[in-house]
Amino acid sequence: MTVVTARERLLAAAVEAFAEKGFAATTTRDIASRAGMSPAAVYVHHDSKESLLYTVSLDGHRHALEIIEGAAASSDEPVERLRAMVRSFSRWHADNSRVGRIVQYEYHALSPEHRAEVAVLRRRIEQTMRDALTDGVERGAFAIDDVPGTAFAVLSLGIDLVRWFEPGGSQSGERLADLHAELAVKMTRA
Amino acid sequence: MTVVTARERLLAAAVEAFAEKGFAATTTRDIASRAGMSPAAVYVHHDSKESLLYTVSLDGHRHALEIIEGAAASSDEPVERLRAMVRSFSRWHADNSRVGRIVQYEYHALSPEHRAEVAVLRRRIEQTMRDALTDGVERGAFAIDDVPGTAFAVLSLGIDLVRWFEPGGSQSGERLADLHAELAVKMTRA
DNA sequence: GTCTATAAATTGATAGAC
DNA sequence: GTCTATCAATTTATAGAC
Repeated sequence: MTVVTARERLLAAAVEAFAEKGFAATTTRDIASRAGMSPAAVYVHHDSKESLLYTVSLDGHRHALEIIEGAAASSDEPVERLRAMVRSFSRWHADNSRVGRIVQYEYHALSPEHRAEVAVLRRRIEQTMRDALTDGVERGAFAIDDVPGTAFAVLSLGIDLVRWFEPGGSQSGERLADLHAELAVKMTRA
Repeated sequence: MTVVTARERLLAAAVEAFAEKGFAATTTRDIASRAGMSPAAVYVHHDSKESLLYTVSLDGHRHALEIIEGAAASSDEPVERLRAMVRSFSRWHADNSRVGRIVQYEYHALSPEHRAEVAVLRRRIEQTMRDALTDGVERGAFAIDDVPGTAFAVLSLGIDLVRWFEPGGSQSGERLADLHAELAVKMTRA
């Protein structure tokens, strides 16, 4: 049996509220009531509203990085590797679109220190994609003029989906991720 | 000579503030001070903070739609037409990245009535892209399995750029738009 | 159409009892 | 670790003089 602690309920409530209304428009009262506790109880677990955001954002960034690095290591063949990277990155954003929205859109709401910490993970995600593209070009599998620009473009497919994707909606995250993977291959193929 | 009215200064200040901090985190005092007027003077021109957002957002949506419809009408040849549509759509987002950020990220902050009004323009943008792709498929110029998904994907390139693009930064909006246009052609080519 | 002053409500966070 | 009660600051918006 799974024990859901108050701390976990609080984080889940924060994800729900931040994803729905955005960080600035969310009140600590709103989060507390979604978690079924009083406004004051929030501060037993977190020093501030920003600390809640930081926890959600850092965890989300770590997962996204883990997903894309895992896919990068899954194959040594450039086309297959790119397919896996884009598919899993887009799939993660579809399956976790609320956390994804917080990761992508509430980055600026982090404190300068927390933003700097998270920025390291973001750069690693981008670098992982650039490395995969560069390797594919060197091995003749890809024809790419602008590697950094193309890396941003293929990541954009997954990132931008959190803007409109509804979990449990008519669109399947799996099919969307497969589409993005094929589009990325077409964008880069020699 | 160009006469800059207080009303225009106010709108420019709102664009600056909303793009920088987001709608919810922007105070009417901040907008007023950027426009060089007192907090009370804002309400001479707009009933509410949301009314300022609505004005900026509606105008931005109208421009984006105008841009993509203009490009759609610029050529009858599917590949050339798609190239023009993606190039001008991405270029508009790069050249107007602050308004673009408000258009794309503050949609949820509009009142239900204003959101419904703007939604019509958003659907027309998406439909314009789907129509261009469908026509290209029918005429044998494109090979596309999922037209709606691919339409979203090519539009995503321009939309997601507002998340990180800095006007006056090292990246040229023109080159970025050219890249996106070429990537879109590769994504769809038969 | 601009100002100063302020109302009315809401906010993030804390105090102190249990 | 949770609550009730509340502080102190800030917010959107308005009143009324000029």
